[in-house]
Amino acid sequence: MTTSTLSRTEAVGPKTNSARSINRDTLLNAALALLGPHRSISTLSLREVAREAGIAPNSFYRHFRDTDELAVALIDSAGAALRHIFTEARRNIRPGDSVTRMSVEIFMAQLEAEDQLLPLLLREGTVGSSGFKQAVERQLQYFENEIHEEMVRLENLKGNQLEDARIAARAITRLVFTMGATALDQELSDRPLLVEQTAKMVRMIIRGAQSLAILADE
Amino acid sequence: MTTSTLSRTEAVGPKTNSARSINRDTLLNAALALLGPHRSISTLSLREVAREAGIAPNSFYRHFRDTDELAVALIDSAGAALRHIFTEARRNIRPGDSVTRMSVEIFMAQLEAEDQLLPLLLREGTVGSSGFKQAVERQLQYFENEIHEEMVRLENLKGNQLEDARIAARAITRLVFTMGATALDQELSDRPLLVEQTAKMVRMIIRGAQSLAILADE
DNA sequence: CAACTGTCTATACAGTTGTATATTTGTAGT
DNA sequence: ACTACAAATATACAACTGTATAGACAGTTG
Repeated sequence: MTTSTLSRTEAVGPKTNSARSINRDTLLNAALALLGPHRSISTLSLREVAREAGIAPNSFYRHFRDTDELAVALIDSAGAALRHIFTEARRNIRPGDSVTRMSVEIFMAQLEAEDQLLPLLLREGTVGSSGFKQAVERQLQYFENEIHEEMVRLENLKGNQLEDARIAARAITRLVFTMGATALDQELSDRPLLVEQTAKMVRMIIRGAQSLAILADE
Repeated sequence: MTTSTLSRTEAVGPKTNSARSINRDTLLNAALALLGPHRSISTLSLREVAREAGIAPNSFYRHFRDTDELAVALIDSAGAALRHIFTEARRNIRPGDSVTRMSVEIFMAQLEAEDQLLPLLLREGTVGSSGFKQAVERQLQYFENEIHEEMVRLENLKGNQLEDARIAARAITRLVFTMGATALDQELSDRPLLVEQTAKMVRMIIRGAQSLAILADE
C-alpha cells in the first residue's frame, strides 16, 4: 500500500539480494512503526530508524541522504495511498447519498485506520524543513484538485454556476484537514460529533459559494 | 506585551534582586529570540535557551520544570497578546467597512509583525506534548468565542438568524489560522492574494451559514 | 557577627546524535 | 576458483543533550 509511489528503485534492483534485503520501503515502514499515532516525524533520528529496521546506522545513507529525505518520501507515500483510498471509496457512493457527509466520514474513518497514514499528513503540515513542508503542501493540493473537479462536475449536473469553485475547494480541503487534526487529539467518543460539525462546515462553504455566485450573476 | 499573562509571580517577588534579575519572562524572550520566523518550539533545548538568556543550564529549573512548560507559557502569552491586538484593532473599524476583510487583513499583518507571536501560534498546533497542544487549542477557542460573539451581534442588527453560529465561528477560526500558516511559507508578494482568498472563504462560510438558517426556518 | 535563606554557577556524567573511516561480507563475472 | 565490486558493518569521535551534585554568592534574619 504505502509502497506504491516508491517502487521506482526496486524495479531496477541490481542484485537479486538475499531474501532479507533492505530497501527504502523497509526504512519507511520502520519509521512508520516508530511514529505511532501521535509522534511527529521531526523527532525521528537516523539511528533510531536504522535500529528499528535492524541495520547499522551508516547503512541508512545507502537509501536516504538524511531523515529529512525519508520524511518527504513518507509524506509522498502516505498521500498517494490516501488518495487511492478516497477515490476508491467515492466510486462506491450510491446516488442520493450525501457526498460531502460520506466523504467526511471516510476521512474520519481513516483517522483510526491501522496504517496511520492520515494522521501523518494531518500532523506535519506546519513544522519541519521547507522541503518537507512543500511535500505536505503538494499532497494537500492533490486533494484540493480532486475536490475541485468533483464540485464542478456536480454543479454542472445541477445547472448551477460555481464562482470561485477553486477557492471553495481549497477552503474545504484545509478545513477538513484541520478538523481532522483536532479530532486526533480528542477522545474517540467525541469524533462522531466532530464528523457532524465538519460536514456542516463543508455544506456551509458549498452553499456560500453557490450563493455568492448567484449574487455575482445578477 | 508578551509578559501580561505571566506577571503572577513577579508581583510577589520575594527578594529585591539585583538589577539583572532573571524571570520567567527573560527566558520566554530568549526562547522567542531563538525561534525566529520559522523554527518550531519543539526543537528548543533547555541548554540553548539558558545560553541565550545568559544563565547556567541548571538555573532554568528555577523557572520552568522543563522546556515543555516554557512552551506552554509561551503559547499562553502569545495568545493573550494577540487577542489584545485584535480587539483593539476591531474597536477602530469604521461602520461600513467590511469587518471580515478588515479582520483578515489585521490577521495577515500580524504575520509580518516583529514580535512573531502569530507565527508561533500558527505553526505549533499539531505537534508536541499533549499539554502543549491543549494550550494551543485553548487559545484557538478564545478566538473562536470572540468571532462567535461578533457574528451573533452583527446578525442581530440585521434581523437575521444564524443557525449554528458556533460552528461557523469554529470553521472561520480554523480556516483563517490554517491559511495563515500556509502564508507563512510563501513569498511575501503572494500574501495579498492569500488575504483576498481567505476573506472570500470567510464570506462563503458566513453566507452559507445564513442560507442554511433560512432553509431551516421554512 | 553568625546562621540561614534562596538563587545562581561549576563540574561532571551518562546517554544520544550524525557521520568519517576502515573493514568485513556476500554475490557476479570471467 | 579467483578477482572485482557493491552493500552492510564495526569502530570511533566530537558535539550536544538533560540533569545530579556540590559549592559560591548575596540578602535577610536572629
